[in-house]
Amino acid sequence: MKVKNYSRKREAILAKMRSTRIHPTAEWVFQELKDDYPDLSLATVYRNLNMFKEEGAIISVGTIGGQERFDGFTHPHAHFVCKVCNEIGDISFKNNQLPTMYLDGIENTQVDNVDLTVYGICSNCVENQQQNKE
Amino acid sequence: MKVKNYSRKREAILAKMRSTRIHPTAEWVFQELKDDYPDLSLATVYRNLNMFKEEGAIISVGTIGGQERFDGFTHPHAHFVCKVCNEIGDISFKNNQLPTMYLDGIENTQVDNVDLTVYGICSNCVENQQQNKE
DNA sequence: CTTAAAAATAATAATCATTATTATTTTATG
DNA sequence: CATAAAATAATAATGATTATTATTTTTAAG
Repeated sequence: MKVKNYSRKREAILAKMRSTRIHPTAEWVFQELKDDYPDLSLATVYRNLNMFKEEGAIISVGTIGGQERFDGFTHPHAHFVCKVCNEIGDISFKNNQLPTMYLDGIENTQVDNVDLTVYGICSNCVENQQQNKE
Repeated sequence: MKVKNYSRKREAILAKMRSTRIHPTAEWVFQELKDDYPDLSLATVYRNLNMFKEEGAIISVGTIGGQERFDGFTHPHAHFVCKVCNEIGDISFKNNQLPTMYLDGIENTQVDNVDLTVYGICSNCVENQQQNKE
């Protein structure tokens, strides 16, 4: 049976994912690491991110603007995607209650993870737009 | 200023989206309509689906397996994505309460729409797997 | 019913994120 | 060291989506 081997680059990719809260793309991780690992390949970043995703070590925030966004912060939380600045922010659940609490009809399912994403305009961009109007 | 013109094909695309609950891909809509509209172009389906999405006439369920899935049913509800059969099911909110009720930190934002998706194994596939074990 | 301008489309090419391929390198282990 | 399995680099291939452009359709006015 297949046994996983150690890899310095894999460790670096996971460490980079854990070091940020910006919900990176694979390309961003690649750019961040290529100074320290000049022979790093973008395919390696993709392959490892997909492995981590399967293991649950990271999660996917979905495809925004054609690129998949990942998240190394695995404590349950929601996301806000701003259509103006395209940034992704973290939102927390009131009382730390998972949103599955509020759903009907998932009784006989097996739940792996829950994605709750709010789309709109973040508070920063709302503020900027109001100032531009005045 | 740009004024929108009538188009028979656009109407057919929206009607098709409203007629199903399977959360189609653009390709599926195209295949469904090409008997009635033999000169329909896939690009037209994409263009109109994106227009409808911007207007809020349909919503996007996100990219599953590399393809964007759309939903013509706009009453607020959540989704269940099964990793075994890849089908998307509808879930309803308890008490018809939007999940934004349970979020901290969206006070000064402008919310366009909320996407709540549960990933896992649907009840059908859970049942099948248990039967195969026995 | 024309006619003209704007909008929409068909057909196809281009884009670009992601995945597959394959030869090479690294790791684990005796 | 030697061997086999795993991981990677480099690059090609894939495939969903978007852009382009010539043509057709729609709208509104004369």
